[in-house]
Amino acid sequence: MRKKVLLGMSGGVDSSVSAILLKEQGYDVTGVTFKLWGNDSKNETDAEKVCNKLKISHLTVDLKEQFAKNVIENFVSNYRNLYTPNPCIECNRFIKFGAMYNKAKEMGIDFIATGHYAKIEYDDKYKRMVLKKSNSTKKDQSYVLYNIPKELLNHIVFPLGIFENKDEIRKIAMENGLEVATKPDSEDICFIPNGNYKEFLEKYAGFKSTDGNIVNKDGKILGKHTGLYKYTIGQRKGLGISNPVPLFVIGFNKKSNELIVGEEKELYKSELIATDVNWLLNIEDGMQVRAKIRYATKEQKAKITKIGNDEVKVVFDEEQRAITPGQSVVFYDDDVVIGGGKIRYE
RNA sequence: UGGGCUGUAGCCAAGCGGUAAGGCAUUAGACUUUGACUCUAACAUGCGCUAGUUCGAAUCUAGCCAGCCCAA
Repeated sequence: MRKKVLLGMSGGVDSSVSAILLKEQGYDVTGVTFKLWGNDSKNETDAEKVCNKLKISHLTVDLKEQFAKNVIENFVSNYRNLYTPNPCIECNRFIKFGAMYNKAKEMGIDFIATGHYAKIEYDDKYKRMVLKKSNSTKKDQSYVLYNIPKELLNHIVFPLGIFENKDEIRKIAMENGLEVATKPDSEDICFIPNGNYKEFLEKYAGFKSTDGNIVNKDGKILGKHTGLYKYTIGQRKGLGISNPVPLFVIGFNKKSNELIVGEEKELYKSELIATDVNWLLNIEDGMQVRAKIRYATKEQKAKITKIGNDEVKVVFDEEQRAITPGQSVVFYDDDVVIGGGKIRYE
């Protein structure tokens, strides 16, 4: 009997080509597209067209409620507490590798797949299935996947992980005559298509501008801001302060509603504490790892020490720029994802 | 009214006789399945105005204008 797989399809190139690849690999593929936010019928139609073309079945599932609760609400409350969240990580945990897996089980399907650039492989060292970086170092998305439930590692397929660059994916789409072959890559937060998260917080969650001072470390007033939620650690733009050298946000004082700024060198720190840690592997305490503090930076050498149930202290060999509470830190052993957590305030 | 200080781009600001730094803001791109950061390019034929000195003036001189401060 052929293995069944439920493939999450966004209507984009990556998931569409994943369908082709899974089919070629002999899977019995079912495509699923989720309604998450607003009206996105274009993408639903695109996914459906691809499935029709490939002669695989397709269904649409409404997960708006779960998405609002698990992703958007979380996003908003993070900003309320002056954290800078990465909603894609929650979405992967609760929607793509939460609700979607439940749906698969419900349908009697044992595997789920997505068009993420990452790999799931058996690893000799850890003697189990592990999450690994994709062969494309440029597109690798293992970082945003660290928070998926560990048990799912035996039930996930990432068909794109072995490709070295996206051109190959587009080429396959082209060769198979898919209309979506030239569709641009998605950017921005999916529920904030124009990228203006401040406006979203104001309109959807009722955030209000509240004027406060911009100060330096010594408390000297340098300017005015109109709401702390509009800033994040390391931010340079939007300060409106005249200074011989560029100034960056280095912290917040929630009580006094002050934004603290400083010079670039004040952004560097060598330690952080991560909370809500998700372990994909069991490791010994005090292990030397490579840790990545945001999606778009390289991982750096660090030592991790457990403190309490789901927290770790991370000490980097070299100071890191703009370690930002709310962002995730992900630990790697070579190209294997060990786990990760949310950076918190100390 | 006398004395002092200051006038450089939308904003802050360096320059102090050799052909207009830098930062903020803005604009156009690149990068990016988060927020940021970063990168590239554009942005004062002109330094309050008018004369003068000089091969050459934002820089020196004079007058004028504007603003600030002190004194009456």
